[in-house]
Amino acid sequence: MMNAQPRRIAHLDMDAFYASVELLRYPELRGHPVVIGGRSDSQPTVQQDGSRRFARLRDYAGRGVITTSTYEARALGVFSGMGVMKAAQLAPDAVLLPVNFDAYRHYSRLFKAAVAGIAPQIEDRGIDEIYIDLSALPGNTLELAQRIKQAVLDATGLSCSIGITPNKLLSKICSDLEKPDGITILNLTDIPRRIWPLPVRKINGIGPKATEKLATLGITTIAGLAHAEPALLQMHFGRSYGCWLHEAAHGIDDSRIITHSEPKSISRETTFERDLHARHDRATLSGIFTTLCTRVAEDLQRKGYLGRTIGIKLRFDDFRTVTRDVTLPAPTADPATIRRAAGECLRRVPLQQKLRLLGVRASALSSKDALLAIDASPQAELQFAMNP
DNA sequence: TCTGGGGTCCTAGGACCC
DNA sequence: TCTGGGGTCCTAGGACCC
Repeated sequence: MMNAQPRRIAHLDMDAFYASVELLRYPELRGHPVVIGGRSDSQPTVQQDGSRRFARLRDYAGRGVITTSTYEARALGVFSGMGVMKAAQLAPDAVLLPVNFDAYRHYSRLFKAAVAGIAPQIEDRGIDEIYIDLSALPGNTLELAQRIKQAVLDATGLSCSIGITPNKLLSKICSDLEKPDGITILNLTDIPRRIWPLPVRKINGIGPKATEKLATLGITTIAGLAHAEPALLQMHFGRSYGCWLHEAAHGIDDSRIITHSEPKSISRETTFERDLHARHDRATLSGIFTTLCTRVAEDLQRKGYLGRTIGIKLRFDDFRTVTRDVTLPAPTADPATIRRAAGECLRRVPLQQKLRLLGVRASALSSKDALLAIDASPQAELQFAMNP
């Protein structure tokens, strides 16, 4: 291929998405530290004078983590993933709101539709972020970014941050550089100045484990990673991941925008309010287990899929996690069949220790439509004709 | 007072087939 | 004396992401 034009790939990330959606509903909280998370029982209540009374972090007791926090709460050291009880020590007066996924899904659809009106080549990356391929669009890159941000704001009242570079890897890093409400545009020659000083953790795909291992090798910045011997990386991280680390540090990423994808698995899981014992809490556990199986079945039916592999996930009180799965002769979305298969999996796990989490999953999915198409195919008719 | 819930992808070993 | 070898499916665990 003769030196093609560099692509123009955008990564758009909504700013503190869940928290910002809540602020649309409760504008009086604007400017205050607010965190989203915990159990669903911390709903605001309306007082006699019509004003709302909000739960404070200090009032919370029990399990749960922070899902999102406003920038005011982040300034106090409260970040997503943190236990609510720990967050309460740092910011006891912060307002606590339970998650409201229906609202977030609504605004997610709105912002994605607004972007699609300008640039239809979109890759979904979850509820609050997308990649956009702008390569085929005319116009100046900065103006395009400004138009997209304005369209998102008009459609939702929410701000976002955008990074635009020749590939997904760099754009993902860049959308985070000038948050909130930022635009960052760079090309490959900017990598040493803008990307290399950053910590390795900023690269999508380098998580806590790899960061720690790199630190033991004396590598903390992307520059350090870029200058590391590829052979050294491959020795410590394996051939494939070692090679990828080297390329990532040099800003190399040829991956395309994926505009359509099918789900691979559908699951439900729950962490108990207190740890449960297989024998002592048998009835409680059994009820939860059946509910999870029913939910998975409902999800499958609603989305039009059948699963052929059914699996369970258990987390013990010491956080050790085990999974078991079984592949059935035929795909299913039937709650009783799923419950039977999941029960079979459960019998293969020793249950001396207390449990904190139970999960049920369906994988090896096939879409009902595809299956019907096969059933209606001439081969199937022929088979049927021969073996009625 | 530890650590949610929904996913994806990768690795690795064993079974089984040709 | 050495001891096939590639391909696919199934299962379990782990890293990572939003």
